[in-house]
Amino acid sequence: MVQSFGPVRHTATYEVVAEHIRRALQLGRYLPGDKLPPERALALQLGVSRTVLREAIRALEGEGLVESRRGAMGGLVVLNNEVPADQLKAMIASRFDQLEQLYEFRLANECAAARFAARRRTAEDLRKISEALQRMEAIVGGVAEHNDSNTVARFTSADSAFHLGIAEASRNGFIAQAVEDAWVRRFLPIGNVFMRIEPDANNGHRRLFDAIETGNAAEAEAAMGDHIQETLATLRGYLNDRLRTR
Amino acid sequence: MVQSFGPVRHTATYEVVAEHIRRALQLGRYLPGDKLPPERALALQLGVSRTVLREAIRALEGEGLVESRRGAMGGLVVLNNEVPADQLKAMIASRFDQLEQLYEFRLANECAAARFAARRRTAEDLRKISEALQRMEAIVGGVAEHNDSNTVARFTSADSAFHLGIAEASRNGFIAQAVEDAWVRRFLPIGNVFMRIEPDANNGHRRLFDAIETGNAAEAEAAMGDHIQETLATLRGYLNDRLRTR
Amino acid sequence: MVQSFGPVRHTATYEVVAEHIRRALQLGRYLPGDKLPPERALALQLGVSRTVLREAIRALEGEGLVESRRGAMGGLVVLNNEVPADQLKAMIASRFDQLEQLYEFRLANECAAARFAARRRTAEDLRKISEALQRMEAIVGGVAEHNDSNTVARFTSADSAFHLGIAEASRNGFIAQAVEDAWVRRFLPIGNVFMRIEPDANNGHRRLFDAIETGNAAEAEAAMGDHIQETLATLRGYLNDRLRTR
Amino acid sequence: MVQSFGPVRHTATYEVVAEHIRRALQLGRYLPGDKLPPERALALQLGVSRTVLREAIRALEGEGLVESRRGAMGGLVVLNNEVPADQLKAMIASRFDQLEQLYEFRLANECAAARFAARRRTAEDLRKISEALQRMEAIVGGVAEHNDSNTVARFTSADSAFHLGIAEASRNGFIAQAVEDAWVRRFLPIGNVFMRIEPDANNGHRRLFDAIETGNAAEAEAAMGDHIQETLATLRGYLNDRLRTR
DNA sequence: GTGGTCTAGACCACA
DNA sequence: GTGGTCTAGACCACT
Repeated sequence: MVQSFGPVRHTATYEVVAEHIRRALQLGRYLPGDKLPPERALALQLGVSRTVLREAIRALEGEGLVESRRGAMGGLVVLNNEVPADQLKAMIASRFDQLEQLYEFRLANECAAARFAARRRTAEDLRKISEALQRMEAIVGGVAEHNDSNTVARFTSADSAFHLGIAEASRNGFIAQAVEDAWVRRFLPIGNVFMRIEPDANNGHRRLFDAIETGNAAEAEAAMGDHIQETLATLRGYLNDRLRTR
Repeated sequence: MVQSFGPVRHTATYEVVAEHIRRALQLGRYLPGDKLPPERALALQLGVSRTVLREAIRALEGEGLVESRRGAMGGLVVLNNEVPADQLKAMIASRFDQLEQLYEFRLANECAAARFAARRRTAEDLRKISEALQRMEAIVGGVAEHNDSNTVARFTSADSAFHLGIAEASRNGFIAQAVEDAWVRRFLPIGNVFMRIEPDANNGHRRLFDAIETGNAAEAEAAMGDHIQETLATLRGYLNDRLRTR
Repeated sequence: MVQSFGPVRHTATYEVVAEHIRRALQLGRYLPGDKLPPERALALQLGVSRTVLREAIRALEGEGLVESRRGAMGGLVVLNNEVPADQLKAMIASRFDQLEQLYEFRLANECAAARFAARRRTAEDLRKISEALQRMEAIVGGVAEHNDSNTVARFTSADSAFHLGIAEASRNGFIAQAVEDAWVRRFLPIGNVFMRIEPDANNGHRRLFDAIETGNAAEAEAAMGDHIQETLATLRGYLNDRLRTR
Repeated sequence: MVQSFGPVRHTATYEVVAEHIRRALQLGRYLPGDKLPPERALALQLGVSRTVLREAIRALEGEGLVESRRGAMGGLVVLNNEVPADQLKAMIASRFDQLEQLYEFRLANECAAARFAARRRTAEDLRKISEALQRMEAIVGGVAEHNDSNTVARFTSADSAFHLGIAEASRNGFIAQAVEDAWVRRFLPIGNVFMRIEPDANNGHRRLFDAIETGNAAEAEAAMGDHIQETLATLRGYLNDRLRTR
C-alpha cells in the first residue's frame, strides 16, 4: 500500500496566539473600539509569556485588526476592519464558491444543532440565546443608524452569539466545534450585506428561538434550515442584482 | 464587554508529526504489518529533519502503535493495536457518551455528504468507493477467518476508505474534513464489535453505494442515516447484552 | 576574517535629553542666569514626556549646571559653572593632551570651514557672524568688568556663535557638525584664560571676518589657522608660566 | 535669548546594535560570504542579550545585508549588496551633492591625518597600512577578475583599512573618528566605479604610503589631498561621461 | 497602570 | 554547535 504524507508545519506559539485572538475577533466577541485585556492579563490567560503575546500582537497590528496604544488610557484597541462598499461585492464574489460550501456545511451542522438544542437546552442556554436575539432585534428595530459601521459589527456579534448559543445548547461538543469553525471561517464583511442591504433578511431568528424554547425539535431543525437557506439566497441575490447595488 | 481567553498550547514539531502519523494509522491507511516509508523518505515527505521524525517515532513506539526494526528487512512496522476481548466492552462503555456524540456528529455530516455525493460524484469517486465496498464484501464473504485480528483491521480500513470516499465525493472540503475528523476520533477497537460479534450489521453499504451511483440524493441520505443509526444500535446492543458477551 | 565588536550601550531617554541640554549650555546658547523654557514647552520641543524631562533636569541639577526654582518667577535657571581660579590651571593641565588633539581637530575642520565660508557665505551668514563678532568686541572693549564671571560666559557664548556661524556658512553639514562637536567637547572654563589672563589673545576674529566677508578663501583659511594656533599657544603659555599664575 | 530645542529620539538598543553591525559591514570589516560571529558570541561581545541582537539581525535581514542560516554549517552570512550596473550611475547622481560634501570633509580630516601620521606612526601602524596597501595592489594586479563582485568588495575593504590605518596612525582620536564616520557614510557601491570603470584611479596610495613611511609630513598631506581630489574627479567624470557608460 | 524594551536562561529544530 | 523560540522577571516611557 503506497501512501504519501503531506508536509507538517511547525507553528510557532505566537502564530497560535495570533490565530486565537483573530478567532475571538472573528466571532464578534470584541467589537471595534473595544479593548482587549491588558497584555499582562492576556498573557496569563493564554498561558504564554508577554514576549510571545506581543509578537502575536505585532502580527495582528500588521493585519490592521488591532492597534496598541500606550499610556494610562491605552491598551489593545480593536480596529474597524471594514471593507469599502464599492469593493464588497467583488470580494464576496471572488470567494463565493468557498462561501457556498461553507453554507452547506453550516446547514448540516446547525440544523442538527437546532434539533438537539430543542431537546436538551437548559434554562441557562435559553437565557443566553434569548439575550443575543434581543440584541439583534434591538439593533434592527433602531432603524436610525444602519449605516454606522459599528452597528453592523454589533449585529454580527449578536448573530454569532445566537448561533453559537444554539450550538452549545445541542450539548454535543463535536457539533458545537464545527459550528464555531464555520463562523470563524465566514468572511466577516458579509455582515454588511444583511445589515445595509437587506435588513429584513434576518427575521428567521425569532421562529427558531420559539421552536427551541418550546422543545419542538422538528420545527427547530426546519427553522434553522430555512434561515440559512434564506441567508444564502440573500447573498446570491446581492451578487446577481446589478441594479440595486452601488 | 468582558471576555476571557483560554490557554493556548505550544505543540512541538515532533508532536505534530506523531499526530500526523497516528492519524494515518487511525484511518487505516496502513494495516498492521505494513511498513511505513523509510525514515529518510518519510522525513522528506513530512518536511522535517530526521531528528524530529525519530522523536515522533519514539513517541509512537511508546504508545505501541509502531515498532522500528533494524537490518535489511527492517523498517517502521505498524503493530496490531488490538484490545483483548475481555476488556473491549469496558473500554467502549467508558467512552460511550463520547461515542454517542460522535455518531450524532457523523449523522449530521455524513448524511449531507451522501446527499451531495449522489449529485456530484465523478467516475473516479465511484471507482474508489466501489473498490472499498468490494474489499469489505470480500472480507465479510470469506467467513473463514473472522477472528484473525488483521481481518478486523482490513475491514476497518476498507470501511474508512468507503466513508471517506463518499465524503470526498461530496466536493465540499468542510464536510470532508469533518467526516475525516470524526473517523480519526473514533475509538479504533470498536471495529471488533462489528466484525466479531455482528458481522451482518454492515450491510447498509451496498444500498448506500447504489443510491450514490444512481444519483438518488434523497435515498443516499436516508441510506447513510439508517446505516449510521444501525451501527450505533449494534454498539448499544452489544453493551446492554449481558448474555452474549464473554 | 576575524573581527571583534565592542560593547554597545543603551542610553535611556532622559540621558539623551540631558546630553541635549548640556550641549546647548556648552555652546553658550544659554548664559548663567538665563531661564530655559518652561517644562511643558521644553518637553514638547524635545518630544518627550515631562516625566523624562524632569529626570534629565534632576541629573543636570546634580552636576550643578542648572537649578529649578519654584514660584511665579521660578523656572529652570542656568547656573554659573565657574572653576575657582586656583584650580583652573591644574584642571587644564590634567586634560591638556586631550585639548591638544582637539585643537588639531579644530584646525583641520575650521580652516576648511573658513575657506568654504569665504566662497559660499550668504548675507544672512555674514549678518550672524558679524553680530557675534560685535558682541565679542563690545565685551573686550568694555574693560571695566573683566572679572565678572558672566562676562566670561558672555564672551565664550559670542565666540562660540562666531565659529559656529562660520562653520554653518561653509554649507557643508559634515564640517559644521565636526566644528560643533569640537566646541561641545571643549573644556568650558578655559574661556577664563582668554578673558582674564590674555584678553588680547582674541584679536584674530576681525581679520577672519574680513577675509570671509571679502570672499578671500586663502586668507580666511590662513586667518583661521593663525587664530587657532595662537589660542593654543596662549593656553600653552599659561600653563608653562609659573610666574604669572596664582 | 530665544532658543528652540529639536526633538530627541530614543533609540532602542536593537537599533544601536543594528547600526553597529551595519557600520562594520560598511567599513568592509566583513566581506560578502563571511560569517559574523555566532549569535551567542556576538551578543556577548556587544554586551546585549541574544533577544536584542536577534531583533537587530532581523532588521539587517530586512535590508538585505545579511542572512541567517540554520544548522551546523549555518550562521550569519554577509550578503552581497550589489547595485545593478544600470542603476549605479543614477544612484550616485542622486546623492552626488551629499558625496561632494563628504569629500570636502574627508579632504579636511584625512589630509590632517596624513600629516600627523607621517610624524607619529609607529612600526605597528606602518605594518597595518602596508598590509592593506599590498592587498589593494594584489587585487589590482590580478587583472583577471575585476568583474567579480567580491573583488570590488575586497578592494573596498582594503582601501578602507588603508585610510583608517592612516587615521589611526595620526594618534588623534577626534580625527580618527571623523575619518571613520566619513567612510561609514560613504555610499558603498561607488567602489564599483573605481574597480570596474577606472581601475587605475587608485594609484596614489603607494605615494602616500611612502611619504608616511619616510616621515615626510608635507608630502603625505599633499599626496592625500591629490588622492582624494583625483577620486572625486573620477567620480565626477563617470557621471558626466555619457559615452563610456552604458 | 498602560504598552515598550531588555535580560538571562532554557529548550528545540536543524545540518 | 548553529540559529529559532519561549519564559519569567525587571525596568522604562507614556498618559
